[in-house]
Amino acid sequence: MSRRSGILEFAVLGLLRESPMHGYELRKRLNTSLGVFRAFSYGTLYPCLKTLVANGWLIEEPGSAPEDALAASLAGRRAKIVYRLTAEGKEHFEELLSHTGPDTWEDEHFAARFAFFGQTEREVRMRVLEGRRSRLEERLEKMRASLTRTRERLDDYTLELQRHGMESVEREVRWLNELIESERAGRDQRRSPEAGAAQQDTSGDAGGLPRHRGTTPPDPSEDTK
Amino acid sequence: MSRRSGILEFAVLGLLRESPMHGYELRKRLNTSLGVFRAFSYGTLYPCLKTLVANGWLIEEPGSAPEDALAASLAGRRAKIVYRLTAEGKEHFEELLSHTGPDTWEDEHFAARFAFFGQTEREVRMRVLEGRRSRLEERLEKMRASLTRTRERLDDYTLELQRHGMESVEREVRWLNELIESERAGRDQRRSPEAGAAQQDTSGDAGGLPRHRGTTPPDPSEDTK
DNA sequence: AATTTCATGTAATTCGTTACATGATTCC
DNA sequence: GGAATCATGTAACGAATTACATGAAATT
Repeated sequence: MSRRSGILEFAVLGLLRESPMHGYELRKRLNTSLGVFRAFSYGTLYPCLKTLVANGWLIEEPGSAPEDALAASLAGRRAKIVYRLTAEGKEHFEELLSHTGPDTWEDEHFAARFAFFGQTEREVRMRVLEGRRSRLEERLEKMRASLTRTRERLDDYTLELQRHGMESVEREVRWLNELIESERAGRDQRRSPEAGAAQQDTSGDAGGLPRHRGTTPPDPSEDTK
Repeated sequence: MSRRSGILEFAVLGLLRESPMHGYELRKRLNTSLGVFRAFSYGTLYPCLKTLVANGWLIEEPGSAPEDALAASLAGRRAKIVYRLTAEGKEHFEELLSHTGPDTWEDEHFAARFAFFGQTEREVRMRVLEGRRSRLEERLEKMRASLTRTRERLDDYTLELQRHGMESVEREVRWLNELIESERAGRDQRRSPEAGAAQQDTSGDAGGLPRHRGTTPPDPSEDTK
């Protein structure tokens, strides 16, 4: 019963675990956190929220977000509905977090999982990263095979498309390698020089993400438009 | 009427334009030519073929592919159905090829378009490549904006996901730049040394694709499994 | 005052998959 | 003679979108 999309359900629970939110904001966060990979519309989100409530994983609260203190106190106007994770919901999410299946390695599932690595145990993180990597390696083999098999009949553009596709996958594999290495390093070097004092516990080098040069120059841009 | 998926219809027509084929083979080619990006199942393909036939763009022929000469000559056994593009179908495809809309720049549409660049006029190719590029640049701006806006509240993993996503997009932009440059170069240097004699007219350097080191080592692999 | 953005929802529709059903051909 | 692969389909279902409908709040 209630075998919903998985991905959306998972992401909603994950976001709400961090803090209660109403649908509209949820959607925005959804489309930036999972970024690039997935965008959901209201027509998908709101019905999903309903069923999550029906499952007892969320409760609806009348708008009580910080800025709404005033608005909420006023009479019977349609307040924002703020969704909050219940204890059962939290438990359920915990379960989802630790479980891995064959879907986990697919593009969108993986992105969703990764987005919540901050709340995932290292053991599971490793499983997910390695699973994803071998999934991609399978894919690469298939591509290589099909390239050598059908090489002659393909025109230059198709070939170029294929080549670029393969390079993308190879690039992701390298990325995963870095991440896996970092995770391993994080496990081995217990106590890092100044861990423990920082306020964000996944920051610093304790969590062990590789350092990258910022892709974003200061760029004080106006608005998204 | 009959506003089918677009992408599948387009790809089917494009593949059949090169040579007649039956459904099973069509699907395989579909899933390698468009590669990485899209995979269709029979449940999608066969009904689509039906409607294309109904539209008069394809005709069904009893199996007459090279290897089937014998099989086809035998009595009333269920032959493979080979699909062949009609004149109307060809015309329709031609139209699709030269038309560009807002969808054209999206991931899957673009991949499909690119896969048939060999049959596309250079002018249109340029339009598609440049359209895609500016689509991606829009995307980059949004990402940058959202990064600078919400920087503080995101944990390291989410940030890393975003960073990797952005790099992927930036990489594709560079790829497009190369391609666009090649196209332009191809336009200027009219008559290349030995154009005209080769059997594949999009091969050689006339089309002007950038040279890349082979990503595929010889690797004589068994089968795709 | 008007426009934009915030905010919530529903109904119809599109796109595509999974699972099923069937059978021929080829490989071992 | 049994397994794998080739080959064609259908019906039931699933996931998500679009378009619509509604209205409050903030901005200009």
